[in-house]
Amino acid sequence: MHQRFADVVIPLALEGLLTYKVPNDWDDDAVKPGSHVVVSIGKSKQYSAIVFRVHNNKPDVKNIKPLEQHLGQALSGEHQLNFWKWMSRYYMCEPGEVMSAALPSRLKLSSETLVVFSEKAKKTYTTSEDVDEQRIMGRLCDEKEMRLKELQTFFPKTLNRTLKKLVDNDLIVLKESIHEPDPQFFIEIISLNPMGVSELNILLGGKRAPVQQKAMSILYPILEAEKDVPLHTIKELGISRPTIKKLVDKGVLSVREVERSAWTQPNKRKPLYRLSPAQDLALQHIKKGFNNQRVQFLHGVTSSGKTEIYAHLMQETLRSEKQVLFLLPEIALTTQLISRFSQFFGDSVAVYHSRMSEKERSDVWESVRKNQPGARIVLAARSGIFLPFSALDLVVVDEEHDQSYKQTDPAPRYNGRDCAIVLGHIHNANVLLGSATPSLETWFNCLENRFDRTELNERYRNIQMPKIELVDIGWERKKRHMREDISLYLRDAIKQELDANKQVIVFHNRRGYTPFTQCKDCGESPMCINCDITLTYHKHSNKMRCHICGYKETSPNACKVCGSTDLRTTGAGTEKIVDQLVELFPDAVIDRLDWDNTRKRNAFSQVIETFSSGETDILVGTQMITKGLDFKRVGLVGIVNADILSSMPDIRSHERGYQMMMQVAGRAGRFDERGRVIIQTYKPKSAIIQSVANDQQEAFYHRELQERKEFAYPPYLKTVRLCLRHSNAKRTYDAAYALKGIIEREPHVQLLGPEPPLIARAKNQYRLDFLIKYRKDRNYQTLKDRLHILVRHFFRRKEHQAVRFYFDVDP
DNA sequence: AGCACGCCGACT
DNA sequence: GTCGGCGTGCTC
Repeated sequence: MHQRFADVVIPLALEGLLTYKVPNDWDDDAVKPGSHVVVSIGKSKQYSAIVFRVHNNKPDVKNIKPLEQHLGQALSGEHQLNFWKWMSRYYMCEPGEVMSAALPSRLKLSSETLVVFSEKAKKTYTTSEDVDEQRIMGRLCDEKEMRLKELQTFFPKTLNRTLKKLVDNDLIVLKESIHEPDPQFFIEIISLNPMGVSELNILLGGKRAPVQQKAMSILYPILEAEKDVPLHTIKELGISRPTIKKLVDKGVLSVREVERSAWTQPNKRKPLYRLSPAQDLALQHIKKGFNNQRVQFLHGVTSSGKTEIYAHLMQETLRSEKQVLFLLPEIALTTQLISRFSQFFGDSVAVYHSRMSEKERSDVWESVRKNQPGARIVLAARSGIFLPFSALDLVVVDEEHDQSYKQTDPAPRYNGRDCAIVLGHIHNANVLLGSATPSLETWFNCLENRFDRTELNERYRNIQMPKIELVDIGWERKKRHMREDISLYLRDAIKQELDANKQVIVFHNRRGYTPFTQCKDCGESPMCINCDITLTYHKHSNKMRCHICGYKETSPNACKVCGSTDLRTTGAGTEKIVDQLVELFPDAVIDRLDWDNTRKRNAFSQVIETFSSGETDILVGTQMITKGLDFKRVGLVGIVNADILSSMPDIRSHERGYQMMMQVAGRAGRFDERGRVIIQTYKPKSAIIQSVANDQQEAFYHRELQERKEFAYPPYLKTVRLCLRHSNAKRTYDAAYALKGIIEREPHVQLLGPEPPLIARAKNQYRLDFLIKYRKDRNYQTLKDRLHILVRHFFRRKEHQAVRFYFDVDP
């Protein structure tokens, strides 16, 4: 028998694949494409790897290492591997980068180096005069073995030297250890201990434990009805683990562990709502389109009941014991939507997103791979496209226009919506996109007859669309009717709502206190030392902070350049809007929702919960508040400054501004009566504001498409961004211009740039970008392949190889 | 991502 | 003279 070799991918940004020997004593069919193995790389590090190909061709490298361990299967098979291959090719990144993004880190294990006493040291070691050596050996003596990482934090400077000496003297041994993934998956089941209400009251001790009491008021009816409830569903209700643990300790609740596959809930699911005639018509239309194997787009205004249509489609998939992938923008994965689907589909619903714990994520991964009943419907953020589906039948991308489907920073720089469509094709599954304000791409694809569009423009219970009013900031300012950022008109409207016991949402798309501090005398602004942007003042910490690299400095009292103490702040963040509202409405309860105050795990759902419970009167927020939240008592939505939404120098800024305004407006007046939306703007006559105010969606898309066509931008063309970065400005520039000459000679490409991006330096790296435009045709991928090879080749040159580069496809 | 190798500045 | 800073290159 010939020696067999395996091409594997490792979760590192290496170029291409690495080849290892398959040990001869392994079973013939143990290693196949998709196998999960352990390999060593470099001096001694071990990583988990996925086999792409098994073959007999000895590669042309000096020493070929053997595969070290076989861990079984981690992927669902050929489909998934094909998807990875497509992704790294289409998005012009390395397969290792795809693997790195795809696998939950529990499966992406890498070894850690352990330091242990050697046999010799056990017998003969006596203390030495070297202080560091003494301390290391002392620690080892207590703890038997230690992680190298841990030691590094104690002796950051001298560790390497000392360890080397100890190894040379045979006093310690370094060994690599790798944690294998748990084969068993358990879930914790919570149930109520039998007791009366009076007993319960005693245990919860009057006023002493409000959090526990609140938790029990939510849990009691559920547990009484269902008897056994898995812990993860309780957590999704916003009750924390420590609270549960306290209640278990007090004897109110009890926990037991059950193997996940053995767990089925007594079926207590609500039947689906009856669809309205309009909804039913839409559903039939979509199903007909699915039969023709076409991508469907459901265009439904806010509150038109898209969710019910999704639910009906999901139910059919569930009946045939197949899987649904339901994608959402990350931030919309809140309790509201999860509990809505859980009502209908009970424990068939699983959730998958980046804020979950590692254990939960690998649990869902395994369940999906085995097509277990507990994860037939997966509600996921964009990373859900990487799950190992084995029987995928339906893919839904809700809010398909949302920006956050695009990953920009670490590679793979993919668009979750576009990947979902490809994934659907690979699995031969049905694909449905949904939105009230589609992306231009999707609109265009419908126009070009690539997707089928189903319209749903009847709002649930026939609620009227909100009344949209415009306030001309420039005019109001002249008349002295602006109180800082709030016009008298908006102020009065808010007052009216509050008097009627209604809630108000104030939308402002900038976080922080003020985005801009400027010296009135010389015009200087405090800048980040690593990036080319101004620092932002954060009131809570009294610090100036960089939004890119996180650099902080204490807020200055005087200008660093001219010494003037007349520092002025321009523009307003959400914090400042809150302050202004507090002054205007001292009796109102005002809360804020943005990235800065929701970094912590539960903060987001807490803000939402207090608002939907009615405790909050005014909620000030950034675009976070637009993400699919249903608030029943919102009578008014105010947009502080509509112009900053669409004035960024970016071809998508109009589209985004429009979508955002429409989404924000959709939050108003959902249940009882017609809501109001007040938009403050400097340009009330502008086309985009007019489209929103007069509800002229088609006109907006039509005009925007015209513009894209005229300036040769997507969706009429395909674009690829090529980014260069280096710590030295001249080297970046030289490389860019040398490369320009080369790419320009390529056929069928149109090259723009190099140009410094909006932020020309970040994290102390200078940046230059190219934009490459391609005609949309069958050759597109081939031309991209050529470009990739060309650029790779270019950066192998000595004089340019230090410059880093990456591609961003469909930026 | 690590980790080794190698070339320059600040100390004994 | 040496130590140790980090910039650069390689991993089958």
